Amino acid sequence: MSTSVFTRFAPSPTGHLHIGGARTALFCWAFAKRQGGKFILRIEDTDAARSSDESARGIMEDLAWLGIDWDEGPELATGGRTLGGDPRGVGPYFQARRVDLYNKYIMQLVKDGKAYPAFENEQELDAKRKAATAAKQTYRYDRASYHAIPTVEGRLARMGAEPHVIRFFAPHEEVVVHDQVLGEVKYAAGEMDDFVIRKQDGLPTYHFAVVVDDETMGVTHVMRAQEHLNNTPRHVALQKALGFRVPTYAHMPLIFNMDGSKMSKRDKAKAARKAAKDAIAKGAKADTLASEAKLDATLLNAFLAGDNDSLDVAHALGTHLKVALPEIEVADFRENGYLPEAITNFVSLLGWNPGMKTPDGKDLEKFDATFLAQHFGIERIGKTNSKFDRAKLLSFNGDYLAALPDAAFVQRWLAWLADFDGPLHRFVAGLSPEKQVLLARAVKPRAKTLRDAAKPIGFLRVGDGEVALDAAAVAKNLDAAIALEPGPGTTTGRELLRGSQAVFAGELDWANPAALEGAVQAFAASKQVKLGAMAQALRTALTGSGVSPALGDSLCLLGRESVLTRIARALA
RNA sequence: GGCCCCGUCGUCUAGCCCGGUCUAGGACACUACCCUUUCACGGUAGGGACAUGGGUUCGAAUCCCAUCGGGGUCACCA
Repeated sequence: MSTSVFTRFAPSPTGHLHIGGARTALFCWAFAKRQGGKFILRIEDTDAARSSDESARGIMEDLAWLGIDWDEGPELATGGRTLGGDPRGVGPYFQARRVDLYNKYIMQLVKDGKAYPAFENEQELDAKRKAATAAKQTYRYDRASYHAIPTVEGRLARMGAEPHVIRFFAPHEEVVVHDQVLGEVKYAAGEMDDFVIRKQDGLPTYHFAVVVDDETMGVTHVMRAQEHLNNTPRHVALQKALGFRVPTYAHMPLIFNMDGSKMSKRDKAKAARKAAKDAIAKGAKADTLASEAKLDATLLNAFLAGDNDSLDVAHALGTHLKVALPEIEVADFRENGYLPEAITNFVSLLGWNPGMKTPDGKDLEKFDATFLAQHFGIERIGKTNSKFDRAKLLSFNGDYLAALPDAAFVQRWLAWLADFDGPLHRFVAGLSPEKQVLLARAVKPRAKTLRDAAKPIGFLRVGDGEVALDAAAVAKNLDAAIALEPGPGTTTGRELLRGSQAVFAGELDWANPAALEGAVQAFAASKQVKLGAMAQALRTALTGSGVSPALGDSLCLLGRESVLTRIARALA
């Protein structure tokens, strides 16, 4: 087992961690673990305008939440331990703090004549690009600045005097990328143009920073999404020019929405915009919408017009209009009550597969991160793009939820509620441990997410006087005739309910669901009706709807007072 | 448009490298039935795919070519 494997995940801190990025990070992590190597986190913040420290921190927290721990990188204290660090002294891990290093190599290239300053401004280049497009030709930088100053000395001199960018002098030769997933990918000589390696603001471009960092940090395996495939020849050419090693590359397939579009943060804005427009079409006023959602009216109007895709506006609208925005970022999934183990498991299956069978001969699909870390290999990464099927994720999440022991479920539910549903958290936290377990039993098989968990127990949270009796349920379960068995004769749910009041008012063990149910059963038998009829009448009275968790659990959770009050009210 | 990648059920995929064991397997979703005091859970069953056309071969999902289709990328973003 080699200890020389180093992988890295290198997000740019311009927002939360994207679900696709989570998969990339997970695979890099798993590969390093499997190989006995190290996983590095590096923050690519060379876009000064769009990067932020809050985003970097958010991404780190998202990774930590998913259980993707980095061995090296920015430090983050979480859950009593510290992730990251710089044991080899190859940091810092924020690119913006490595500018001197980049400049050293850039100067080397310039002095070697392998890179040169260029002085065109963006407008000039834009015009040339447009002209090329109009002429149906592929635009390539024409090396005007290179030819204008033939000597290194001349270039150095002018660099000191004028704003400029640095371009790499692309060698005229074929570049072959040996990709571990895709095989040999060849790029003909002349395909590459003289791309920019240092921007006018003095910061390196992505291409340059990546190459320098991967070399200086000793990265051996670069695993990233296929959208970077066409960047790879540039990186290889740069490595060659700088005398660097070429890491092993593996480009993984992309993940899309079910409709084939890119999974983008904009999807959230789109969904929110549509919901708002629908509401307005139905008569809502934009101004009142703005004030109700606590949004600035002009900001909202700009958003509705499509002038911006503000996530803040989108979230505010989503919350206010009660529409679910599509989950795109890890934080969205977390907020909607997904379990990290369900997410990592599901996402592992997008473009990878263990290729193993379960004991009963089915394909192995359910596994944890430890399993991944023991079995992940590049050989089994697929080549085809996939679509993100939330229905399957939901199913996985439901399975993971159901598999949690009651106590563990309660614990994790409480933790989630503390972050995302204060009122329900107070309610659940205020219950006895016994009742919390009952709640877990009621909720686990019925919820696909922690957010869903509120639904089956909604009836517990309405006041006894506020239970909304569903007309259809009342007709069916309280008013319709119920045949006695043995017959002849009929009764109604309403009559049964009336009779049951004495039972509930009497001596019962209200802490014991089975005893409660037994009492109901005995009562039903005494009245010559099936338990089912009795149960439905009770459900209607207790919940208003004829749908509830197991009868004994529901009665126990509600307690004597509430049961009696609700029955009396249904009878009134 | 140039360049690059890809193409097995609706979706994720196994199988493909090393052709026969594939009347193509699993999972999610869907449908039906069973279980059942409701809703769920669970169980059983069912429909559902090798993009198309040519080769090669006794034999092709598996190898080759073409076509068609999908995607990525062409920034002083990463």
